[in-house]
Amino acid sequence: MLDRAHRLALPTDFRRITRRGTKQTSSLVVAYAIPSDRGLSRFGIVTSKAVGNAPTRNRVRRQLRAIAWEARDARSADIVIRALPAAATVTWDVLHADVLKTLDRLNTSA
RNA sequence: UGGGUCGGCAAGACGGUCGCGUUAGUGGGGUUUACUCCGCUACCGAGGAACGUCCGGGCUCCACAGAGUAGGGCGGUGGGUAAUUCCCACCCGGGGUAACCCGCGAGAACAGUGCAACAGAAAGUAAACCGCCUCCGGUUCGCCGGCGGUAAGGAUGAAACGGUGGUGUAAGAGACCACCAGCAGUCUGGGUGACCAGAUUGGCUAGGUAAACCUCGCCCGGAGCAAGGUCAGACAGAGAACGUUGAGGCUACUCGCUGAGUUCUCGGGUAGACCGCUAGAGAAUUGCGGCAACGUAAUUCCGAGAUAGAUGGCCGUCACGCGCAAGCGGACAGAACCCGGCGUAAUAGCCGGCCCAUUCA
Repeated sequence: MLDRAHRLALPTDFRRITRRGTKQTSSLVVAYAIPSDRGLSRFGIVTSKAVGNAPTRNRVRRQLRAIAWEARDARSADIVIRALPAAATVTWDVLHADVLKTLDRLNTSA
């Protein structure tokens, strides 16, 4: 789970990052990032209705937040993770490995 | 024991580890207050449907929400409730051996208009396809044609203008008679009432459909927590039209009320914080009233309130179900102002009442 310092809250931030940030896609998620000078990462999670019904979306969002918490200090950037429908169908281990790998690719390309 | 029917309960438990939100306490930072940020500790932190948003209310603003029309909703009777289209009891009709279940239950479709596929002669002020019968004409003596009468018989249909038996007749018909069914009126008795039971009179018979228009009775003002309010902050205004002889608003329209701005074009800006925000038509137990829904009194209890949106992620153990076993599985689904209903979704179980059948005593 993420504390307030590691969270994105403003709609304007989400718009800014998804439009202008660098983008990496896997079969499960899409990640956007813009470097920042805060010395830590701020995360925002997007789970649309395409992912599933409310309990399913909640579960996916909580899993993604747990993964983001592990990666919270790996880099200095504002990151938005958007879940794709396939993310609701895989196990924790698969999702965990896939998201960390996608974030790493983001890091190297940025 | 088997089958059925009605109702209730519950929505796995425990632990480890890493986290989040509200509140309270505490420490520190932003020079002080206010406010805010970061630590630490403690408590609490999704549902029976939180869902759909289909009804009914509370609450807020519009005039402490007023009149009429339009429009919409409801429809056995009595009761319950803040209120309802909900709930309870009863009545009527239908189904079931029974427990029990079902009915969108107003108008005897006696105000009017309409509708009824297919079949059938005909789907309603009746009507003659076959059949039956009198009379007239013709005849090859088999019958044929015509004017009429006839709803007893045939045939169609979900439904064809009562049923059975008789009198009657050319053949027939409630044309007439008896009994039965049904309808209408009156009276008596019971019930708060829907209605029920009985008696009597009448004319002999009236089809279905109002989840078709319609008629009758009752109910409904509008918009919704993005309601509504407070604070902070930003920018930049210009032009045109209408207006106290009434702009605009309140409602779809008329009245009525209010009383100074409104609309359009071009250009620019904000979409932040706080209140509303959870103790309420509240829950449990017991007593009393009531067949019940429910009411009432006493005692006890109450602890989500988020806002890119907390209430969790990962791992393990034990129960549970399935499988010989390794093992696999645990539904439907997540608060967003709050209640009362309805409807829908779903599954591994547990408990109880009643009915029928069977066995034993």
